[in-house]
Amino acid sequence: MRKNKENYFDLVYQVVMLIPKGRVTSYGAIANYLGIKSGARMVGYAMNASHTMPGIPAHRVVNREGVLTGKHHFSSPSRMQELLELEGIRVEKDKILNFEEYFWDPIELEQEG
DNA sequence: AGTATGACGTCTC
DNA sequence: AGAGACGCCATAC
Repeated sequence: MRKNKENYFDLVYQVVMLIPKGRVTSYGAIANYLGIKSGARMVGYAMNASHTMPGIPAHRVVNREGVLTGKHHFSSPSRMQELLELEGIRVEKDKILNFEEYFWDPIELEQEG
């Protein structure tokens, strides 16, 4: 609320909040959807600031490998994994099993897939 | 005001 | 095919 920086962060929030329950996506997918292929870093960084907005399921966002890279940024290092498991997603060693199966891409919104 | 770094991903050697 | 460097934009010091 300090600034209306809806340049990037808010954009990411909009997409992340649209992630269906029981599904996950990657930073690159969001970045790609926003039009910035190389901005995956910013997507992850935006999540860091996600605490500025409520309802941001950052636990549904993982890297392209399906690894919970940002789990350490949660209230607890295992918090992220637990949240995913609560949605039916199995995680092992901070890595999502059947990642491609749970993988969700914002582009599907336009593809109406 | 400038430098360094970050929850990533792709290109290049 | 494996390893290293770069790019993206913003925050922090």
